[in-house]
Amino acid sequence: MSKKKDFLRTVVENDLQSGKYKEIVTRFPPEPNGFPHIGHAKSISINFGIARDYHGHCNLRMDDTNPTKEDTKYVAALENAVKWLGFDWGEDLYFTSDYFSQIHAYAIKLIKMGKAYVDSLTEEQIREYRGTVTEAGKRSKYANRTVEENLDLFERMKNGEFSDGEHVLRAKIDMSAANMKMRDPLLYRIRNVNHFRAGNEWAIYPMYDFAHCLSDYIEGVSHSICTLEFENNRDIYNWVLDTLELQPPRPYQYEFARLNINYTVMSKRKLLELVEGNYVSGWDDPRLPTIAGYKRRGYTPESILTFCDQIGIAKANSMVDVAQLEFCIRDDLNKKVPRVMCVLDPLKVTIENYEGFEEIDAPYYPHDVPKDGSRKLPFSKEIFIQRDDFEENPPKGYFRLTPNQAVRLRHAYIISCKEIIKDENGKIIEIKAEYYPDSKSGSADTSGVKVKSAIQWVSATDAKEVEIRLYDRLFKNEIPEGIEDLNPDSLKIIKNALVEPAIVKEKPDERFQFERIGYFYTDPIDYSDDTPVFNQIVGLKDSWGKKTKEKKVQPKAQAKQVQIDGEVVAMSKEEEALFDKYTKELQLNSEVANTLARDKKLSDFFEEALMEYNNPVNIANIVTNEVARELKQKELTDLKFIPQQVAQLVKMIDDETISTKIAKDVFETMSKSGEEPKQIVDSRGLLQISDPDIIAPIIEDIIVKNPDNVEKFRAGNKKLLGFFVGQVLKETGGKANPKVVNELVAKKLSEK
RNA sequence: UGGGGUAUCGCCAAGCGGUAAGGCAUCAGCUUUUGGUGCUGACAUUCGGGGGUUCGAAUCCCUCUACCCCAUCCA
Repeated sequence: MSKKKDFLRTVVENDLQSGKYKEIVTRFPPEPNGFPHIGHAKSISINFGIARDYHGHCNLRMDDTNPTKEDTKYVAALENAVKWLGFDWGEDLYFTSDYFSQIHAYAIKLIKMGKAYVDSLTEEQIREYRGTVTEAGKRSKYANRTVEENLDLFERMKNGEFSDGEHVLRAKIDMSAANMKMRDPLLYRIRNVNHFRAGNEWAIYPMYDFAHCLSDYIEGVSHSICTLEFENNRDIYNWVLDTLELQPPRPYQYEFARLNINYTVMSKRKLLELVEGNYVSGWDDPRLPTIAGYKRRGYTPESILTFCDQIGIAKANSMVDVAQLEFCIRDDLNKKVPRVMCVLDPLKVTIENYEGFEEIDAPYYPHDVPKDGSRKLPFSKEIFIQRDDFEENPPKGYFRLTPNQAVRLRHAYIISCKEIIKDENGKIIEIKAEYYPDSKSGSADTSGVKVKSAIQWVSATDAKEVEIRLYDRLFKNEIPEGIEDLNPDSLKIIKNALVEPAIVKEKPDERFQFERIGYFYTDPIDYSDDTPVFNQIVGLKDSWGKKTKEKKVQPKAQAKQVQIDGEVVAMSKEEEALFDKYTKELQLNSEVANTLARDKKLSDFFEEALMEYNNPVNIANIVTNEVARELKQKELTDLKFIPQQVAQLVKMIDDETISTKIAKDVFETMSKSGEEPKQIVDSRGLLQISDPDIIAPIIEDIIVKNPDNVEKFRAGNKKLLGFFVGQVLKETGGKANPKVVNELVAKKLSEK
């Protein structure tokens, strides 16, 4: 189980604890109209993850209510993705289309209840009648049809008697609802087409808003988790289930922010554009953020899942850095994968003083990976090294081979450069070198020669030529707009790279670390023993390469932008009069007076409380803060408590019966139960403790228990005072007089 | 513009009135026969801005600002 608890798991835990559900049931409900991408992986990880963590189960449901867009090939892709990620839906593979008759029956019920009607407006009229975000819509005249008419029409719609668009079934809710989604939402539309599963049985198909909540209910889903853009649909979700009077337990919808990653695109539309415009090789192009793409690239399911876990679940729209994903795959592969040698851009090295041939035994795994296995590395007079591992005029800090600097051939000998051979253009084509016979890798090294690094190499006669595909980010912009932002260098193919023979002969794995380069994967489609093809999964971290590349101009820390306040709405005459009275007569501070004067409910409440106990300032404070909170969603008449009770509460603070801290608790209890404040205080024993003789020992105790913090405090960390006060208050159940505690703590801490 | 959301480090993200978690990135140092890994340390006197309430505010109240979603017979 993930250690950290996100807001969804918090909800789930509460629901389990309160007994709202006996078992947690979630579902992953994609529409089979495209290939799943890493955003789906997040959803899969959430839904299946929660089910697993709380011993419930998660259904896989294809939301196939729109026959014009969906196809069975996408169903397969979705199934594969979930399976690949390691989740099992068992028997629970469902299709919304399986519920068509049940959903239809619910529609009939709604019609009979007078809550749904057949509308015969045109599409344009419906749009027009819906109104705008600021103006209310108006209801169609067809909304007045009788139940019998509606039933008849709906039946005939179902039987295919009408053409597409002639009629729709709508819920009768409210054409002037502030939530546009609630303006008589469409429930069914006519589609005289073949459905990839249901065939031609239906001429009408339910809309998302009607089908989804009912499917969830039918499946016994407890937590229906979707993305943020469905927030407005939640009202319909609840309306349908409530109106149909479906018995609990029933599902509730929760929303989280969908995943965005920089330098790529995630929308189905844009992905489709890339595939269909042949900007990539297909849905499984290794540069794509599709599950199929990551799979082909060589990402492990574990790394994707870890990533999903790391980024967390929240409601803020965000853009995750690809670096986070790259970290996950590197971290995973680092622990798993054999290290081998590959030369991308070969430079010939002839070791003049070496004769013959040998096979060097080299372990597949470095000292810090606890895995066994090794292979034979052929070594001979002629080898190839990576071209950039030699520099005739090395920059400062260069560790590799130079005319004056020896280097170790990984797992083999140390060599030094004797001569540089160039062609007529001055390009280096060969290095003549010498090796130190005593320097053989491992305990055999008695040469005493010190080198700064070890480089990879392959023996010229034994190396295998392979194709390497190097991938870079698909887009050059962090937030790409469209194909114009494509990175022209996102794919680099190296046809004649050289690898050591064991990789192809022994095939110790399908993923490798090519030492000092990166992690690579045998392409599952194009790889053959004759023409091996490797995809770069991700490069190794390269602090040297980064250092040598353009020293990026660090964007200067921008001066904090000054935020200009917008204009505040002016007060009405009455409000102004009230404001004047409050500030002048009652001596309230202007901020408090302002809130009070502008809110009729609050000022009424305030004035009434004032009649009970005349302390305007303190009552005003509690009214503008605590009461205001309660009144945010409610009317005065819905309150469980009355102004007089608040007045009494203030009175108790004033005569120091209780502290302001306790007063908050009392207020909360009172607002929930309507109990008298005095009674709450009495029955729970909340009287304030102000006696230093009682408080002092508690402070002593806490000081003894927290020597570290005492030290920090004495070293100057003054905000720790709050920590100690908090501890004392915790110890006394909040009853200690905080003013006294503050004084005492400060005194005790400065002593000694 | 009405309604619904969201703002905590360069990027994610905990936190729910009492010491601003963690990860990525970055920067140092140590280790290293991968300029990899590992280890150690540094990295938010401050939580979108401004006020208020409180002994004490990222957390409660007021207010302003920015961004996202909603006017498909898509999901």
